[in-house]
Amino acid sequence: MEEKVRVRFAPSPTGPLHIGSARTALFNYLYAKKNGGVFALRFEDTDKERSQKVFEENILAGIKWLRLEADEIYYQSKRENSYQSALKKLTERGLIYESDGGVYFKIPVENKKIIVDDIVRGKVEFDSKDFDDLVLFKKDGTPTFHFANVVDDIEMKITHVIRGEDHLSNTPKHILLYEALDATPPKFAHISLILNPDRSKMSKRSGDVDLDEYIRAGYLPEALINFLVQLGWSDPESREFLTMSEIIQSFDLSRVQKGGAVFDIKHLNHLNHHYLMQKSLDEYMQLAEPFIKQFAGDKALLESAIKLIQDRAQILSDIPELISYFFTQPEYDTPLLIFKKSSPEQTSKGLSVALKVLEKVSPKDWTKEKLQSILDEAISSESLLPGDLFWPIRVALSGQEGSPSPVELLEAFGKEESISRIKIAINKLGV
RNA sequence: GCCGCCAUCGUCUAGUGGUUAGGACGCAAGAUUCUCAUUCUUGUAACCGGGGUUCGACUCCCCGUGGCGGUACCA
Repeated sequence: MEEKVRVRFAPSPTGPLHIGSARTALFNYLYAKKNGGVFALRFEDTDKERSQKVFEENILAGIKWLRLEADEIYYQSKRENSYQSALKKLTERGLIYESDGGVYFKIPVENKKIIVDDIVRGKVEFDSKDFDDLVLFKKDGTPTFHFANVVDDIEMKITHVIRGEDHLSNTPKHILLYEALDATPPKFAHISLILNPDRSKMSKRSGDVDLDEYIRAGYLPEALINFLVQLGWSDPESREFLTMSEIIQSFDLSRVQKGGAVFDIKHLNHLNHHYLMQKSLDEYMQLAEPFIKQFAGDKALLESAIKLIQDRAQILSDIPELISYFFTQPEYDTPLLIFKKSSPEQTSKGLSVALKVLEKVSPKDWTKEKLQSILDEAISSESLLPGDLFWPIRVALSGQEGSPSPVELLEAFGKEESISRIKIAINKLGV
């Protein structure tokens, strides 16, 4: 009979959820869901000095934000009895000794080969002579990671241990512990690490490493999920954007990459941009809300502004900069008003012509379609080039080299504000 | 130092003895256009080195090199 798959994500709450840990959690979650198993979360909070409640909350929040719900939650700090009784068992077998207040596990002295049969790496061989005796209990009476980890995985009937490659060298010691406790070791899968651009282990030095920071910058969970899962795993159908359920369906540990993967923020941005563009205006407004509090006021204007810049923002925190000129008269240098193929005279003429025709437009005709045809007409009747008129209107309204089209801006700003900004531009040109 | 893992375009990767080595990001060019963004098209660029095995190696083996991890009373 096939036993039910049970996996766990076992962070220590000594810091905020790291992006690499988030990926480990994701791989565990995917494996569990793929196999109809259980995904457990276990806080390895045996280090009393460094473990903190806020970090537990941070990790819980991060997991939830990523939509990786845990089926069971455990705290090692509440499982003291289990470690004590496991210790008793080992003591009875004469495998334990005390030294300097600590409790040690004797590593067999004969050259014993230990094979780690890893799902992603195959059989890896170690020799017990290369290991020192293992501390099981620290002198403060708390169990070490190695011991608590193994005891818990046995009691929680964990069938697959999916964790970072940094644990591969620990695994043979753990296997010795399993054997000493008469337990069959679980299957192991050590996944490679996420790397800095210089291929060193991903760290604070070269960018953000806390999931938090990505949430605050305005990344979407679906973008992060796709990005993280494809850092080491690839879809057999080579799809670039997958839903969680598509990932679960296709996920397979045998397709995970052995080598480390560089964290490429540009790729993440690309994915995020894709998902951001797919949002409806309502959804987008809702997502943007925390990032645009300073623009609360004219709700209609805010909505038009957001609508016009939706395909430009790669992350939600790009938004304020992209829409600020909607709410305040922009600063810009006068020469920017002149299109590269135009002249000050032609530009001045273009703006005056625009001002003249726009002033005559009735409120009900103030739509981008109508405005477009009105301005097109003005250009041909005055023998102007498009760049003599559209470019300076756009700059007059936005102050930017790149922005949505002039008629979209005119529509969004409304007649009064548009005319006011065009007048300011005409004055700047000073003709 | 010792032990272990890893190695395809700049980056993420496909590839499991015979391919014009494919895709995506990035970058570049073009189309559209007043601009930027979007979209579409095209281009750019890789099998770490050396030995084997084989009729034939990116693919299998060995050595080297490089990167990374472990070697804690952190996890």
